[in-house]
Amino acid sequence: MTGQDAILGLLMRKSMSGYDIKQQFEELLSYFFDASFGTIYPTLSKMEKEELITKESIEQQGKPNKNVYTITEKGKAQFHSYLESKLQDNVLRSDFMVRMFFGQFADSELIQSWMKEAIVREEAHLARLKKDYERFGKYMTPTQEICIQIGIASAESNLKIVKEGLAKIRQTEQGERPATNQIEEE
Amino acid sequence: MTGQDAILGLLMRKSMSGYDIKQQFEELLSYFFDASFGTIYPTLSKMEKEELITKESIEQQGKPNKNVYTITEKGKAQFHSYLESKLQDNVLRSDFMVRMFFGQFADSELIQSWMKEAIVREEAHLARLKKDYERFGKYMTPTQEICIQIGIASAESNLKIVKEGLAKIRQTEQGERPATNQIEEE
DNA sequence: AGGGGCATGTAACTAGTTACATGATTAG
DNA sequence: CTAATCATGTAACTAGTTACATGCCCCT
Repeated sequence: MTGQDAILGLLMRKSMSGYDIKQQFEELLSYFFDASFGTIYPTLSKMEKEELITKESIEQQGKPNKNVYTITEKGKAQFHSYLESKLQDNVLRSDFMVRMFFGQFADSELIQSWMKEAIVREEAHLARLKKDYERFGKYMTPTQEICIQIGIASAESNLKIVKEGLAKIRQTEQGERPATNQIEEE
Repeated sequence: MTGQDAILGLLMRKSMSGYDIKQQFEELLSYFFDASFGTIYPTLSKMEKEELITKESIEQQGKPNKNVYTITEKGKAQFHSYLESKLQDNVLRSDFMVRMFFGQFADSELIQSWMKEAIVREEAHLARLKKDYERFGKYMTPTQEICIQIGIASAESNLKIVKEGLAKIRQTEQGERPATNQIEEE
């Protein structure tokens, strides 16, 4: 699965511009896929040359012209051959988890700062997914519903564990430093 | 967070060869990070030039020589500067979820084949994480324990949702095709 | 005889990012 | 007057992959 497959998928749903595609990636797929303009525009040019899509320049009032791309029969065949290709494994790259793995080389304060930050981000992420599900759930296909349910459940489970972990680390810290109080009592 | 940071992290724990590093990535970090030999060996050469690590050639009986790398003070400082850098967002790329998102363009059988495959893979993944936790849990640092707990909980939650989703899709199919039974009754 | 593990490395390639460049309109 | 939104695109770069090349040992 490459950026091209995901772009073709969006163009299967409706014709749109590179700018629209970027927005859809962010709004709809950001939890499990993303691509930058630097990927989208060159990929669209390449696909147009290969006749997987066609370009139509649309004039707009008050806004710049946009190039609206439409998938061709060849493009649709290409997308179906992607759907029939072998399923690729999920790839997760988590800076947070790498840091936690090497936590023995950081002091407790630094570790806690990562955890607090991870909690803030995960909460924002979860709130967004829940809002999307509430709003658009009724328009989603059954398989899209499964996607968002996976996202929500995963975020909730991560959040719970990081929060519990943070509480435990704070406790341990207090237990290991009873001297702090004595110093302050002086 | 790049491959270099993760390699430095492993070399903080102990000196080892490129081959060892690859094994550790697979055994210990594969859920949230991976790098191939094609990344590891060039990165080690580059880091040696930059004096972040030193190389020592070790002769072995019955096995090829190995280049064992040791982190330098400069390397340790570099690793600590990574730990103090800004936390990067998690990046997930899920072919399974992309396909599910575009499920409207695939027939029910194809969708079910993805889901079955996803379940098999997730179950294998979960079994491995659980086994690792049982075996090595007592030797893990508190932050490493959080990593594996996140992995286990996430896998369990994904599994539950995909299994429920698959059951639902099978139900819907039967409801939509009562004719099948009639044909078989002939 | 063949496969798997140990061990290192390179070359060709793919994919992707970030930053820059441009420029109009609209909202605060 | 400033920032955001709309809109497209390129260039330089970074990071990474896959496949190939080599070769010995051990087990079956």
